[in-house]
Amino acid sequence: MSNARQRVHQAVRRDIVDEARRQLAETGAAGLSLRAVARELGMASSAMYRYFASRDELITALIVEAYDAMGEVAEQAATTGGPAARRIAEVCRAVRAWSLDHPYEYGLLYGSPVPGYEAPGLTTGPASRVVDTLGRLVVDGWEHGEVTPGDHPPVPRPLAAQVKRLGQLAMPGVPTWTVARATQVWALLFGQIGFEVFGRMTQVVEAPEVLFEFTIATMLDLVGFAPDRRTGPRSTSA
Amino acid sequence: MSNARQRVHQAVRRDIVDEARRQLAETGAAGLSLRAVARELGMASSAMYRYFASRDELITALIVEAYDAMGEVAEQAATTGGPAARRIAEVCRAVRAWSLDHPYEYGLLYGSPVPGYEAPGLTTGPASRVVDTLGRLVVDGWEHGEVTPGDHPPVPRPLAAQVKRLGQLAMPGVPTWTVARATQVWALLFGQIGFEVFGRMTQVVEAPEVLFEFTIATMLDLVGFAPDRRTGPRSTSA
DNA sequence: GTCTATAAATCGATAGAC
DNA sequence: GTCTATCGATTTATAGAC
Repeated sequence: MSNARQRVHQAVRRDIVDEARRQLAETGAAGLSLRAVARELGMASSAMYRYFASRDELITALIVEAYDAMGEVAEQAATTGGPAARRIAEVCRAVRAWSLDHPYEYGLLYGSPVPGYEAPGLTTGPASRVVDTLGRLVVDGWEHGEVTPGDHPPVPRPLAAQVKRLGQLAMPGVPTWTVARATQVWALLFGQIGFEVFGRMTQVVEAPEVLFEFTIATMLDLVGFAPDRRTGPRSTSA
Repeated sequence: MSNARQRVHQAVRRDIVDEARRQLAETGAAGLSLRAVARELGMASSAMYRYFASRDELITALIVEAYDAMGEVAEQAATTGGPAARRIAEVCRAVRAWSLDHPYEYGLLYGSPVPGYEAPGLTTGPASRVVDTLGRLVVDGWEHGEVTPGDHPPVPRPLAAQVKRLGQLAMPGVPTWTVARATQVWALLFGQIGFEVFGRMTQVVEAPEVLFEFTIATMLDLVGFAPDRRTGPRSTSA
Protein backbone atom coordinates (compact mmCIF):
# COMPACT_ATOMS: atom_id res chain seq x y z
CA MET A 1 0.00 0.00 0.00
CA SER A 2 2.09 2.81 1.34
CA ASN A 3 5.19 1.10 0.09
CA ALA A 4 6.39 3.92 -2.06
CA ARG A 5 6.12 6.24 0.90
CA GLN A 6 8.23 3.84 2.95
CA ARG A 7 10.84 3.64 0.25
CA VAL A 8 11.20 7.39 0.19
CA HIS A 9 11.46 7.42 3.94
CA GLN A 10 14.26 4.87 3.84
CA ALA A 11 16.05 6.79 1.12
CA VAL A 12 16.01 10.02 3.09
CA ARG A 13 17.10 8.15 6.19
CA ARG A 14 20.02 6.82 4.23
CA ASP A 15 20.98 10.30 3.07
CA ILE A 16 20.93 11.48 6.66
CA VAL A 17 23.15 8.69 7.86
CA ASP A 18 25.55 9.23 4.98
CA GLU A 19 25.87 12.91 5.72
CA ALA A 20 26.24 12.22 9.43
CA ARG A 21 29.05 9.78 8.72
CA ARG A 22 30.72 12.42 6.62
CA GLN A 23 30.50 14.96 9.41
CA LEU A 24 31.82 12.43 11.91
CA ALA A 25 35.25 13.04 10.41
CA GLU A 26 35.07 16.75 11.16
CA THR A 27 33.46 16.99 14.56
CA GLY A 28 33.91 13.58 16.13
CA ALA A 29 31.07 11.61 17.63
CA ALA A 30 30.70 13.87 20.63
CA GLY A 31 30.25 16.91 18.44
CA LEU A 32 27.82 15.35 16.03
CA SER A 33 24.84 17.64 15.55
CA LEU A 34 21.42 16.99 14.10
CA ARG A 35 21.19 20.62 13.05
CA ALA A 36 24.42 20.59 11.12
CA VAL A 37 23.35 17.47 9.24
CA ALA A 38 20.01 19.05 8.41
CA ARG A 39 21.66 22.29 7.31
CA GLU A 40 23.99 20.47 4.94
CA LEU A 41 21.09 18.48 3.51
CA GLY A 42 18.99 21.59 3.01
CA MET A 43 16.37 20.37 5.44
CA ALA A 44 14.82 22.07 8.41
CA SER A 45 16.28 20.81 11.65
CA SER A 46 12.85 19.86 12.89
CA ALA A 47 12.31 17.54 9.94
CA MET A 48 15.07 15.31 11.24
CA TYR A 49 12.88 14.13 14.06
CA ARG A 50 10.67 12.23 11.63
CA TYR A 51 13.65 9.97 11.02
CA PHE A 52 15.49 9.90 14.31
CA ALA A 53 13.78 10.53 17.61
CA SER A 54 16.97 11.91 19.09
CA ARG A 55 20.63 12.52 18.49
CA ASP A 56 21.47 9.29 20.29
CA GLU A 57 19.39 7.32 17.82
CA LEU A 58 21.40 8.75 14.97
CA ILE A 59 24.61 7.77 16.71
CA THR A 60 23.24 4.27 17.22
CA ALA A 61 22.53 4.02 13.50
CA LEU A 62 26.11 5.06 12.75
CA ILE A 63 27.48 2.49 15.17
CA VAL A 64 25.36 -0.34 13.81
CA GLU A 65 26.32 0.57 10.28
CA ALA A 66 30.01 0.68 11.13
CA TYR A 67 29.94 -2.66 12.92
CA ASP A 68 28.18 -4.15 9.93
CA ALA A 69 30.66 -2.72 7.48
CA MET A 70 33.63 -4.04 9.43
CA GLY A 71 31.90 -7.39 9.95
CA GLU A 72 31.17 -7.59 6.26
CA VAL A 73 34.79 -7.25 5.17
CA ALA A 74 35.87 -9.69 7.87
CA GLU A 75 33.38 -12.34 6.77
CA GLN A 76 34.32 -11.74 3.17
CA ALA A 77 38.01 -12.22 3.93
CA ALA A 78 37.22 -15.43 5.78
CA THR A 79 35.94 -17.02 2.58
CA THR A 80 39.41 -17.09 1.08
CA GLY A 81 40.59 -20.58 0.36
CA GLY A 82 43.43 -22.34 2.08
CA PRO A 83 44.10 -23.36 5.67
CA ALA A 84 42.42 -21.64 8.59
CA ALA A 85 45.65 -19.90 9.59
CA ARG A 86 45.82 -18.22 6.22
CA ARG A 87 42.20 -17.14 6.40
CA ILE A 88 42.76 -15.73 9.87
CA ALA A 89 45.61 -13.68 8.48
CA GLU A 90 43.38 -12.41 5.70
CA VAL A 91 40.67 -11.43 8.16
CA CYS A 92 43.18 -9.51 10.26
CA ARG A 93 44.47 -7.69 7.19
CA ALA A 94 40.95 -6.88 6.08
CA VAL A 95 39.94 -5.53 9.48
CA ARG A 96 43.08 -3.42 9.63
CA ALA A 97 42.56 -2.07 6.13
CA TRP A 98 38.95 -1.14 6.83
CA SER A 99 39.94 0.53 10.10
CA LEU A 100 42.63 2.64 8.47
CA ASP A 101 40.19 3.60 5.73
CA HIS A 102 37.52 4.58 8.26
CA PRO A 103 39.39 6.01 11.24
CA TYR A 104 36.48 7.95 12.69
CA GLU A 105 34.10 5.04 12.44
CA TYR A 106 36.76 2.89 14.05
CA GLY A 107 36.98 5.43 16.85
CA LEU A 108 33.25 5.24 17.27
CA LEU A 109 33.45 1.48 17.77
CA TYR A 110 36.70 1.00 19.64
CA GLY A 111 37.74 4.43 20.88
CA SER A 112 36.60 6.38 23.88
CA PRO A 113 32.91 5.97 24.64
CA VAL A 114 30.75 8.90 23.57
CA PRO A 115 29.98 10.89 26.73
CA GLY A 116 26.34 10.70 27.70
CA TYR A 117 25.57 8.06 25.09
CA GLU A 118 24.34 4.72 26.26
CA ALA A 119 24.58 1.94 23.71
CA PRO A 120 21.30 0.05 23.43
CA GLY A 121 21.18 -3.70 23.04
CA LEU A 122 20.74 -3.19 19.32
CA THR A 123 24.47 -2.76 18.86
CA THR A 124 25.62 -6.06 20.37
CA GLY A 125 24.52 -8.19 17.43
CA PRO A 126 26.54 -6.56 14.66
CA ALA A 127 29.37 -5.95 17.12
CA SER A 128 30.18 -9.63 17.35
CA ARG A 129 30.49 -10.37 13.66
CA VAL A 130 34.25 -9.91 13.54
CA VAL A 131 34.98 -11.89 16.67
CA ASP A 132 32.54 -14.60 15.62
CA THR A 133 34.33 -14.87 12.31
CA LEU A 134 37.69 -15.28 14.00
CA GLY A 135 36.23 -17.75 16.49
CA ARG A 136 34.87 -19.94 13.71
CA LEU A 137 38.26 -19.97 12.02
CA VAL A 138 39.98 -21.04 15.23
CA VAL A 139 37.47 -23.87 15.53
CA ASP A 140 38.15 -24.76 11.94
CA GLY A 141 41.90 -24.79 12.49
CA TRP A 142 41.51 -26.89 15.59
CA GLU A 143 39.30 -29.46 13.91
CA HIS A 144 41.67 -29.78 10.97
CA GLY A 145 44.70 -30.33 13.13
CA GLU A 146 46.35 -27.01 12.32
CA VAL A 147 46.47 -26.09 15.97
CA THR A 148 48.90 -28.12 18.03
CA PRO A 149 48.14 -28.23 21.74
CA GLY A 150 51.78 -28.08 22.81
CA ASP A 151 52.73 -28.54 26.44
CA HIS A 152 51.79 -25.42 28.31
CA PRO A 153 51.18 -24.82 31.96
CA PRO A 154 47.45 -25.20 32.61
CA VAL A 155 45.17 -22.22 32.66
CA PRO A 156 44.73 -20.99 36.24
CA ARG A 157 41.52 -22.39 37.68
CA PRO A 158 39.58 -19.14 38.23
CA LEU A 159 40.30 -18.13 34.66
CA ALA A 160 39.44 -21.54 33.27
CA ALA A 161 35.89 -21.39 34.58
CA GLN A 162 35.20 -18.15 32.78
CA VAL A 163 36.99 -19.05 29.61
CA LYS A 164 35.13 -22.33 29.34
CA ARG A 165 31.83 -20.50 29.23
CA LEU A 166 33.21 -18.19 26.58
CA GLY A 167 34.59 -21.13 24.60
CA GLN A 168 31.23 -22.89 24.51
CA LEU A 169 29.68 -19.81 22.99
CA ALA A 170 32.31 -18.70 20.50
CA MET A 171 34.67 -21.61 19.96
CA PRO A 172 33.00 -24.90 20.86
CA GLY A 173 35.34 -27.87 21.06
CA VAL A 174 38.49 -25.81 21.35
CA PRO A 175 40.64 -26.42 24.45
CA THR A 176 40.47 -23.88 27.23
CA TRP A 177 44.06 -22.82 26.88
CA THR A 178 43.57 -21.96 23.22
CA VAL A 179 40.41 -20.00 23.98
CA ALA A 180 42.23 -17.96 26.60
CA ARG A 181 44.99 -17.19 24.14
CA ALA A 182 42.43 -16.25 21.51
CA THR A 183 41.04 -13.51 23.74
CA GLN A 184 44.54 -12.10 24.02
CA VAL A 185 44.92 -12.22 20.28
CA TRP A 186 41.72 -10.21 20.10
CA ALA A 187 43.24 -7.57 22.40
CA LEU A 188 46.52 -7.58 20.49
CA LEU A 189 44.79 -7.18 17.15
CA PHE A 190 42.74 -4.18 18.17
CA GLY A 191 45.50 -2.77 20.32
CA GLN A 192 47.83 -2.57 17.37
CA ILE A 193 45.16 -1.38 14.95
CA GLY A 194 44.10 1.26 17.46
CA PHE A 195 47.65 2.53 17.80
CA GLU A 196 47.87 2.83 14.04
CA VAL A 197 44.47 4.42 13.50
CA PHE A 198 44.95 6.96 16.25
CA GLY A 199 48.40 7.90 14.99
CA ARG A 200 50.35 6.72 17.99
CA MET A 201 52.42 4.32 15.91
CA THR A 202 53.97 6.83 13.54
CA GLN A 203 56.45 8.01 16.14
CA VAL A 204 57.64 4.47 16.75
CA VAL A 205 57.66 2.64 13.45
CA GLU A 206 57.78 4.05 9.95
CA ALA A 207 56.10 1.23 8.05
CA PRO A 208 53.52 -0.22 10.43
CA GLU A 209 52.16 -2.62 7.82
CA VAL A 210 55.40 -4.58 8.05
CA LEU A 211 55.10 -4.78 11.80
CA PHE A 212 51.50 -5.85 11.37
CA GLU A 213 52.56 -8.81 9.27
CA PHE A 214 54.94 -9.81 12.02
CA THR A 215 52.11 -9.45 14.49
CA ILE A 216 49.93 -11.78 12.47
CA ALA A 217 52.63 -14.41 12.83
CA THR A 218 52.75 -13.77 16.55
CA MET A 219 48.99 -14.04 16.85
CA LEU A 220 48.99 -17.40 15.12
CA ASP A 221 51.83 -18.49 17.38
CA LEU A 222 49.84 -17.49 20.42
CA VAL A 223 46.86 -19.71 19.67
CA GLY A 224 49.12 -22.59 18.69
CA PHE A 225 49.05 -22.69 14.92
CA ALA A 226 52.04 -24.61 13.66
CA PRO A 227 54.59 -22.33 11.98
CA ASP A 228 54.33 -23.68 8.44
CA ARG A 229 53.97 -21.29 5.48
CA ARG A 230 50.63 -20.23 6.80
CA THR A 231 50.39 -16.47 6.65
CA GLY A 232 49.55 -16.48 2.99
CA PRO A 233 50.76 -13.83 0.60
CA ARG A 234 52.45 -10.97 2.35
CA SER A 235 50.41 -8.03 1.24
CA THR A 236 52.75 -5.24 0.26
CA SER A 237 50.22 -2.45 0.12
CA ALA A 238 49.34 -0.43 3.17
CA MET B 1 60.58 39.81 43.71
CA SER B 2 57.16 39.04 42.36
CA ASN B 3 57.51 35.53 43.64
CA ALA B 4 54.41 35.58 45.78
CA ARG B 5 52.39 36.67 42.78
CA GLN B 6 53.77 33.78 40.77
CA ARG B 7 52.91 31.32 43.53
CA VAL B 8 49.32 32.50 43.57
CA HIS B 9 49.21 32.22 39.80
CA GLN B 10 50.42 28.64 39.94
CA ALA B 11 47.95 27.79 42.68
CA VAL B 12 45.00 29.11 40.68
CA ARG B 13 46.30 27.33 37.63
CA ARG B 14 46.32 24.13 39.62
CA ASP B 15 42.74 24.68 40.76
CA ILE B 16 41.69 25.16 37.16
CA VAL B 17 43.37 21.98 36.00
CA ASP B 18 41.88 20.03 38.91
CA GLU B 19 38.39 21.23 38.16
CA ALA B 20 38.88 20.58 34.46
CA ARG B 21 39.96 17.03 35.21
CA ARG B 22 36.86 16.58 37.33
CA GLN B 23 34.64 17.80 34.51
CA LEU B 24 36.42 15.55 32.03
CA ALA B 25 34.47 12.67 33.55
CA GLU B 26 31.15 14.33 32.78
CA THR B 27 31.58 15.85 29.37
CA GLY B 28 34.51 14.03 27.81
CA ALA B 29 37.48 15.79 26.32
CA ALA B 30 35.58 17.02 23.29
CA GLY B 31 32.97 18.71 25.46
CA LEU B 32 35.39 20.34 27.86
CA SER B 33 34.53 23.99 28.26
CA LEU B 34 36.52 26.87 29.70
CA ARG B 35 33.31 28.58 30.76
CA ALA B 36 31.98 25.62 32.68
CA VAL B 37 35.26 25.35 34.57
CA ALA B 38 35.17 29.05 35.38
CA ARG B 39 31.54 28.86 36.47
CA GLU B 40 32.23 26.02 38.85
CA LEU B 41 35.22 27.87 40.28
CA GLY B 42 33.24 31.08 40.74
CA MET B 43 35.42 32.93 38.27
CA ALA B 44 34.50 35.01 35.30
CA SER B 45 35.07 33.15 32.08
CA SER B 46 37.32 35.90 30.80
CA ALA B 47 39.65 35.46 33.76
CA MET B 48 40.58 32.02 32.49
CA TYR B 49 42.53 33.52 29.64
CA ARG B 50 45.15 34.80 32.06
CA TYR B 51 46.02 31.16 32.73
CA PHE B 52 45.34 29.40 29.47
CA ALA B 53 45.46 31.16 26.14
CA SER B 54 42.91 28.77 24.68
CA ARG B 55 40.89 25.67 25.32
CA ASP B 56 43.51 23.58 23.57
CA GLU B 57 46.15 24.73 26.02
CA LEU B 58 44.02 23.50 28.89
CA ILE B 59 43.64 20.15 27.19
CA THR B 60 47.37 20.00 26.70
CA ALA B 61 47.87 20.58 30.41
CA LEU B 62 45.48 17.75 31.19
CA ILE B 63 47.27 15.43 28.80
CA VAL B 64 50.71 16.22 30.18
CA GLU B 65 49.46 15.77 33.72
CA ALA B 66 47.85 12.43 32.89
CA TYR B 67 50.95 11.11 31.14
CA ASP B 68 53.01 12.16 34.12
CA ALA B 69 50.67 10.49 36.58
CA MET B 70 50.69 7.23 34.67
CA GLY B 71 54.45 7.42 34.18
CA GLU B 72 54.91 8.05 37.86
CA VAL B 73 53.12 4.90 38.98
CA ALA B 74 54.93 2.90 36.31
CA GLU B 75 58.35 4.10 37.42
CA GLN B 76 57.41 3.53 41.02
CA ALA B 77 56.34 -0.04 40.29
CA ALA B 78 59.61 -0.65 38.47
CA THR B 79 61.57 -0.10 41.67
CA THR B 80 60.20 -3.28 43.21
CA GLY B 81 62.91 -5.80 43.97
CA GLY B 82 63.37 -9.12 42.30
CA PRO B 83 64.06 -10.16 38.72
CA ALA B 84 63.19 -7.96 35.77
CA ALA B 85 60.29 -10.19 34.78
CA ARG B 86 58.66 -9.63 38.11
CA ARG B 87 59.15 -5.90 37.90
CA ILE B 88 57.65 -5.87 34.41
CA ALA B 89 54.61 -7.64 35.81
CA GLU B 90 54.34 -5.06 38.56
CA VAL B 91 54.57 -2.21 36.06
CA CYS B 92 51.79 -3.75 33.97
CA ARG B 93 49.59 -4.15 37.03
CA ALA B 94 50.27 -0.59 38.11
CA VAL B 95 49.48 0.84 34.69
CA ARG B 96 46.28 -1.17 34.54
CA ALA B 97 45.22 -0.10 38.02
CA TRP B 98 45.85 3.56 37.28
CA SER B 99 43.95 3.30 34.00
CA LEU B 100 40.91 1.73 35.62
CA ASP B 101 41.00 4.38 38.34
CA HIS B 102 41.22 7.18 35.77
CA PRO B 103 39.16 6.02 32.78
CA TYR B 104 38.59 9.46 31.30
CA GLU B 105 42.20 10.45 31.56
CA TYR B 106 43.10 7.13 29.99
CA GLY B 107 40.71 7.93 27.17
CA LEU B 108 42.41 11.25 26.73
CA LEU B 109 45.77 9.54 26.27
CA TYR B 110 44.89 6.35 24.42
CA GLY B 111 41.35 6.79 23.17
CA SER B 112 40.03 8.57 20.13
CA PRO B 113 41.92 11.76 19.34
CA VAL B 114 40.12 14.93 20.39
CA PRO B 115 38.62 16.41 17.20
CA GLY B 116 40.28 19.64 16.21
CA TYR B 117 42.99 19.30 18.81
CA GLU B 118 46.57 19.05 17.67
CA ALA B 119 49.00 17.74 20.26
CA PRO B 120 52.06 19.96 20.51
CA GLY B 121 55.54 18.53 20.95
CA LEU B 122 55.22 19.19 24.67
CA THR B 123 53.33 15.97 25.15
CA THR B 124 55.87 13.56 23.68
CA GLY B 125 58.24 13.73 26.62
CA PRO B 126 55.90 12.59 29.41
CA ALA B 127 54.21 10.23 26.97
CA SER B 128 57.25 7.99 26.79
CA ARG B 129 57.78 7.46 30.49
CA VAL B 130 55.82 4.20 30.63
CA VAL B 131 57.36 2.71 27.52
CA ASP B 132 60.81 3.85 28.58
CA THR B 133 60.32 2.13 31.92
CA LEU B 134 59.34 -1.12 30.25
CA GLY B 135 62.21 -0.81 27.78
CA ARG B 136 64.74 -0.42 30.57
CA LEU B 137 63.38 -3.52 32.30
CA VAL B 138 63.68 -5.56 29.10
CA VAL B 139 67.29 -4.42 28.82
CA ASP B 140 67.81 -5.37 32.43
CA GLY B 141 66.29 -8.80 31.90
CA TRP B 142 68.40 -9.35 28.81
CA GLU B 143 71.63 -8.34 30.51
CA HIS B 144 70.96 -10.62 33.47
CA GLY B 145 70.22 -13.64 31.32
CA GLU B 146 66.52 -13.77 32.12
CA VAL B 147 65.66 -13.54 28.45
CA THR B 148 66.54 -16.61 26.42
CA PRO B 149 66.98 -16.00 22.71
CA GLY B 150 65.38 -19.28 21.65
CA ASP B 151 65.44 -20.36 18.02
CA HIS B 152 62.98 -18.25 16.14
CA PRO B 153 62.67 -17.49 12.46
CA PRO B 154 64.55 -14.27 11.79
CA VAL B 155 62.75 -10.96 11.71
CA PRO B 156 61.83 -10.11 8.12
CA ARG B 157 64.41 -7.76 6.68
CA PRO B 158 62.24 -4.69 6.05
CA LEU B 159 61.02 -4.88 9.62
CA ALA B 160 64.47 -5.47 11.05
CA ALA B 161 65.77 -2.19 9.71
CA GLN B 162 63.10 -0.19 11.47
CA VAL B 163 63.17 -2.17 14.68
CA LYS B 164 66.93 -1.80 14.96
CA ARG B 165 66.59 1.96 15.03
CA LEU B 166 63.92 1.66 17.67
CA GLY B 167 66.02 -0.76 19.69
CA GLN B 168 69.00 1.57 19.77
CA LEU B 169 66.80 4.27 21.23
CA ALA B 170 64.71 2.36 23.75
CA MET B 171 66.40 -0.99 24.34
CA PRO B 172 70.11 -0.81 23.46
CA GLY B 173 71.86 -4.15 23.32
CA VAL B 174 68.70 -6.21 23.01
CA PRO B 175 68.38 -8.45 19.93
CA THR B 176 66.15 -7.28 17.12
CA TRP B 177 63.73 -10.12 17.50
CA THR B 178 63.11 -9.28 21.15
CA VAL B 179 62.61 -5.62 20.33
CA ALA B 180 60.01 -6.47 17.72
CA ARG B 181 58.16 -8.67 20.17
CA ALA B 182 58.34 -5.90 22.78
CA THR B 183 56.41 -3.54 20.51
CA GLN B 184 53.70 -6.17 20.25
CA VAL B 185 53.64 -6.53 24.00
CA TRP B 186 53.10 -2.79 24.11
CA ALA B 187 50.09 -3.13 21.82
CA LEU B 188 48.75 -6.11 23.73
CA LEU B 189 49.06 -4.33 27.07
CA PHE B 190 47.17 -1.25 25.99
CA GLY B 191 44.76 -3.22 23.86
CA GLN B 192 43.63 -5.25 26.82
CA ILE B 193 43.60 -2.29 29.21
CA GLY B 194 41.63 -0.28 26.68
CA PHE B 195 39.03 -3.00 26.33
CA GLU B 196 38.64 -3.04 30.09
CA VAL B 197 38.56 0.70 30.60
CA PHE B 198 36.07 1.28 27.81
CA GLY B 199 33.79 -1.47 29.09
CA ARG B 200 34.11 -3.77 26.11
CA MET B 201 35.44 -6.62 28.24
CA THR B 202 32.50 -6.99 30.60
CA GLN B 203 30.43 -8.78 27.98
CA VAL B 204 33.18 -11.32 27.43
CA VAL B 205 34.83 -12.05 30.74
CA GLU B 206 33.47 -11.54 34.23
CA ALA B 207 36.71 -11.14 36.16
CA PRO B 208 39.11 -9.42 33.78
CA GLU B 209 41.82 -9.11 36.42
CA VAL B 210 42.29 -12.88 36.23
CA LEU B 211 42.62 -12.71 32.48
CA PHE B 212 45.08 -9.87 32.87
CA GLU B 213 47.35 -12.01 35.02
CA PHE B 214 47.31 -14.62 32.30
CA THR B 215 48.14 -11.92 29.80
CA ILE B 216 51.15 -10.85 31.85
CA ALA B 217 52.46 -14.39 31.53
CA THR B 218 51.83 -14.29 27.79
CA MET B 219 53.63 -10.96 27.46
CA LEU B 220 56.68 -12.31 29.24
CA ASP B 221 56.54 -15.36 27.00
CA LEU B 222 56.46 -13.17 23.94
CA VAL B 223 59.70 -11.34 24.70
CA GLY B 224 61.39 -14.57 25.72
CA PHE B 225 61.50 -14.51 29.49
CA ALA B 226 62.05 -18.01 30.81
CA PRO B 227 58.91 -19.40 32.46
CA ASP B 228 60.28 -19.67 36.00
CA ARG B 229 58.23 -18.28 38.91
CA ARG B 230 58.60 -14.85 37.53
CA THR B 231 55.27 -13.10 37.63
CA GLY B 232 55.59 -12.34 41.31
CA PRO B 233 52.64 -12.36 43.68
CA ARG B 234 49.38 -12.77 41.87
CA SER B 235 47.46 -9.75 42.99
CA THR B 236 43.95 -10.76 43.92
CA SER B 237 42.41 -7.33 44.06
CA ALA B 238 40.98 -5.69 40.99
C1' DG C 1 44.17 40.07 37.46
C1' DT C 2 39.25 40.12 37.90
C1' DC C 3 35.10 41.91 36.68
C1' DT C 4 30.76 43.16 33.46
C1' DA C 5 29.11 43.23 29.03
C1' DT C 6 28.93 41.81 24.57
C1' DA C 7 29.52 39.78 19.86
C1' DA C 8 28.41 36.04 17.01
C1' DA C 9 27.69 31.97 16.92
C1' DT C 10 26.13 27.06 18.26
C1' DC C 11 22.91 23.44 20.04
C1' DG C 12 18.46 19.94 21.12
C1' DA C 13 13.92 19.87 21.11
C1' DT C 14 9.10 21.44 20.54
C1' DA C 15 4.73 23.92 18.68
C1' DG C 16 1.87 24.61 15.17
C1' DA C 17 0.73 26.04 10.27
C1' DC C 18 0.32 23.90 5.86
C1' DG D 1 6.31 15.14 6.29
C1' DT D 2 8.24 19.64 5.81
C1' DC D 3 8.26 24.18 7.01
C1' DT D 4 8.87 28.68 10.19
C1' DA D 5 9.43 30.24 14.60
C1' DT D 6 10.78 29.81 19.05
C1' DC D 7 12.43 28.45 23.83
C1' DG D 8 16.21 28.18 26.65
C1' DA D 9 20.21 27.04 26.85
C1' DT D 10 25.28 26.54 25.44
C1' DT D 11 30.00 28.02 23.64
C1' DT D 12 34.84 30.76 22.43
C1' DA D 13 36.73 34.93 22.62
C1' DT D 14 37.26 39.96 23.07
C1' DA D 15 36.70 44.93 24.93
C1' DG D 16 37.20 47.86 28.47
C1' DA D 17 36.33 49.52 33.41
C1' DC D 18 38.41 49.04 37.85
